[in-house]
Amino acid sequence: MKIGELAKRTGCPVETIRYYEHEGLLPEPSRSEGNYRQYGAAHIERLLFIRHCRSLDMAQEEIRALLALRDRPESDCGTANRLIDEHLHHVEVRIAELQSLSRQLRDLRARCRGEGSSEDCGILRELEQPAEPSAVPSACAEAGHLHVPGAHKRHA
Amino acid sequence: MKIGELAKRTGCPVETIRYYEHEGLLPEPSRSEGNYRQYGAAHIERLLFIRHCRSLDMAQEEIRALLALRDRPESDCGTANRLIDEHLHHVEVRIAELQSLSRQLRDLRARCRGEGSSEDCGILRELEQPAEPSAVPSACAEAGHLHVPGAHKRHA
DNA sequence: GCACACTCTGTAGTAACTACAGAGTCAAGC
DNA sequence: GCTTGACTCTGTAGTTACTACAGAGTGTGC
Repeated sequence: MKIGELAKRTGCPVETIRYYEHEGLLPEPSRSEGNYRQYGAAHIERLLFIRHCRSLDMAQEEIRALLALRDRPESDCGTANRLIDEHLHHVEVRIAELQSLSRQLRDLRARCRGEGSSEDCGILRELEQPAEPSAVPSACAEAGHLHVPGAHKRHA
Repeated sequence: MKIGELAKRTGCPVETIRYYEHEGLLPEPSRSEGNYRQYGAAHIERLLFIRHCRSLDMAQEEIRALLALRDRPESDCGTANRLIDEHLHHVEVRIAELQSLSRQLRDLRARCRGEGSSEDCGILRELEQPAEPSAVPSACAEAGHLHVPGAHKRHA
């Protein structure tokens, strides 16, 4: 199987497959005479595993740990449990942060009815004030994870 | 006021101040004879404004728009309202995504009690399966925003 | 023998910073 | 006058998980 077909069968872009190989998540496959990568069934499974983890928003580091467990069938699976637990904790911390954010934004929003000039807009005035300490960044020290402030597109 | 003092007064790291200048969020200040940046009260206010926006997880692009409104006192403040509304919407979409994620993780977690070898661990087995379509990435097309999968630290 | 799809490697871009390296500036103390 | 140390300067590289090329090579159908 060439890379294009692996991509089709897993729904993972070709360039991402090469990226995973580069990062050591996927092993280097054998090569054809013309230097094309050649994949088998095991690659499909491993890639699906990785993609499923990613769909659960896990970091590479976490996925790497789970792959290591998967590679050693005799290993203790308490590790997998702890990993999932920690990840779940991060997600829940992040949810709490975003809920606080949502409250603050609604609060801010209530300060202006959208009429008149920006000169005396309650929103802009409020933003002049220093942020309250309960805001995102502080709580974020614990979340670490799952947080990017800025806008950027995913999935064209 | 030199950059170090502006940093102290606003709680914003020196390098971030220079970064904001580079990005055009803060205007280039005048320079001392020794080429040091010289700031005044207006800079403090603008920087606090920016930091408050960031603490609400707004993207630079959004902040730029709000700063533009702030710079034109005669401008209509309906724009600020729409901006906050959209941002709020992104945050709420992201909350919904993370809640779905949290459910999936708890589901996954329930598949293994953490005893025995990883060979027949329900978690690892489940992760072999392709992700269900309702997972994060698809919904994320709408959120765009506020989403990073991987682990990385913020705030040392 | 040529067009076209596919693949290869390597590099640069994304967001919002953070962390240096290596050089220059300035004030205090000896 | 000289040194020490704190501060500042510019510029570049690193972070995450990809994505998007450029420019070259490979393989197949006609």
